[in-house]
Amino acid sequence: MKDVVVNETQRRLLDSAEELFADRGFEAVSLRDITQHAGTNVASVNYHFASKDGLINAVVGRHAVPIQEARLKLLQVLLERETSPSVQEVVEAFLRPLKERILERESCRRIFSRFLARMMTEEAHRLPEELLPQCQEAAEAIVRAMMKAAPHLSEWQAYYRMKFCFSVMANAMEQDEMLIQLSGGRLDRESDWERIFTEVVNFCVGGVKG
Amino acid sequence: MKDVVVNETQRRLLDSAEELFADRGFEAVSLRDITQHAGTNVASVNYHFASKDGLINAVVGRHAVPIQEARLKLLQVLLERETSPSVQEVVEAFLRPLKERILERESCRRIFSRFLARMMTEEAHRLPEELLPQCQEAAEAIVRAMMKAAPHLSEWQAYYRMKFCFSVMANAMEQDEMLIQLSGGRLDRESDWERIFTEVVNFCVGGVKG
DNA sequence: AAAAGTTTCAAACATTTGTTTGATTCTTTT
DNA sequence: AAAAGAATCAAACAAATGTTTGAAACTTTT
Repeated sequence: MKDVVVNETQRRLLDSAEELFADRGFEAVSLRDITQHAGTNVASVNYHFASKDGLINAVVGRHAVPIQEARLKLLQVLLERETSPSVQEVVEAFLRPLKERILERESCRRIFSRFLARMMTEEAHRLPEELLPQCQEAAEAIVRAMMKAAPHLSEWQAYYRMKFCFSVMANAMEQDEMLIQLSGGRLDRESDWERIFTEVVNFCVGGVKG
Repeated sequence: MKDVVVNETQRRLLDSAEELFADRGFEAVSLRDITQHAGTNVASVNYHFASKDGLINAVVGRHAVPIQEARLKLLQVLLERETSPSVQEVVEAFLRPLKERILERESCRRIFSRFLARMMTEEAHRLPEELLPQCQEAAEAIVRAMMKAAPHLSEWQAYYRMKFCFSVMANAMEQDEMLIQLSGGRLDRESDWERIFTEVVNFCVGGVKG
C-alpha cells in the first residue's frame, strides 16, 4: 500500500469518500456520489484504486497505518522495560493511538466503526491483505504485553481479552443513536468522546484483570 | 410482530432465510436464493413479510423475543429480591439467555452477530420498531439491576457499561476467523462456545466493577 | 517538437436486485 | 355448491450499481 498520495485526484477521492462513507456507510454511497463530490469522473476510482473495495481499503489504511505504528512504538517501550507494565498501561498503549487520531479527525471514528462492522457483515470476516501484516505485528505485541502485565493469563485468554478490549472500543466509537433509542431519551445526546474513552479504558482494565 | 407462524410457507421461508443469512450474510443472499432453497416463488417473501427487511426482522425476532422474555424474568427476580444482587448475577441474567439460545440453535449466533453489525453499517443505527419496546424494557431492567449491584455507578455509566457488556458478547459471538488470522495460526480453530462464554462473563464482571 | 507515458472523460456494459402485477389455484365460509 | 378470501406463481418491471472501453487531453521524456 502506498501511503503517500502522489496525485491530487487521488487525494480528493479519498477525502470525499471518507466524508461520505462516514456519514452514510460504505454500501449506501455509490461511486457516482463520490466522484461527483470530488469533481472527477466515475472511472477515476477504478483507475486509481482498482475497485470500490480498493478505495475503501485505502480510506481505512490512511488511518490504520499511523495508528498501528504509534501503537507498536508504545508497546515496545513497555516490552523492553525491565519492570512489568501495569494492565492500565497496556490497555492505554493499545487504545490511546486510536483515540488520539479520532480527536484529530472526527470522521476516523465513524469510518473505523463502520469498517469493523462491515467485516462482520460480510461472508468471510477477514482483514484486507494490505493491512494484515501490520495488524498481526501489533496483535502479537499487545498479547505479549498483556501477558507480561497479567502473568496468570494463558495465551488463549490474552488473545480473547485483547479482542474484547477492541470490541468495547469499536462499539463505543459508533454513534450513540442506539443507546439513546434504548434509554428512551433518558440519556442525553451529547456524551463527549473524552468521557466515553475514560469509561472504555476503565472497563477494559477491569475486564483484563478479570 | 406475530411470533406464531400460521403458515407452512412462512416457516419454510424463515428457516431457509436463517440458514443462508447465517452462512453468507444478509446482503449476500438474494430473495431468489432464499425462495429457491425454500421451494417457493420469489413473490412469496413480499407476500408474507412485505419486504426483505421484513423477513430479516422476522428471522431475528424469532430469536429475540424469547431471549428478551427470559432476560426480563431473570432480572425481575434479582430486582424484587431484598438483598442486592452481585455484579456477576446481573451480568449472567443479562447474557445467559442469549448463550442458552445459541446452544440450542447454532445459527442464532451468527444471525445476531450479523444483525448487530448490520445496524452499525447502515446509515441510521436503529433497532426495528417491532423490537424496540421489548428492548427498551430489558435495557431499563438491566440498568436498574446493575445500579443495585454496583451503587457507585451513575445512570450514565450504567448505560454505557451495559452497552460494553453487550459489545463484548456480540463480538465474541462472531466467527473466530479474524482472531485466527491475527494470531497467524497460533490460535487453534476450535474454541468452544462454552469456554468463550465463560471468558465473556469474567471480562464483563471485571469491567462493570471497573 | 516528436514520442511515450499518464491521466481524464463520456458513454456504454452487464448484471443483479427487490418489488409488483394479474391471472390461477387452493381453502374457507356461507 | 356457490361465493369470498387467501395463497401461489410466472413473468415483467424498474432502477441502480460497479466496471470497462476507447478516444481525447495532458504531462513528461527523448
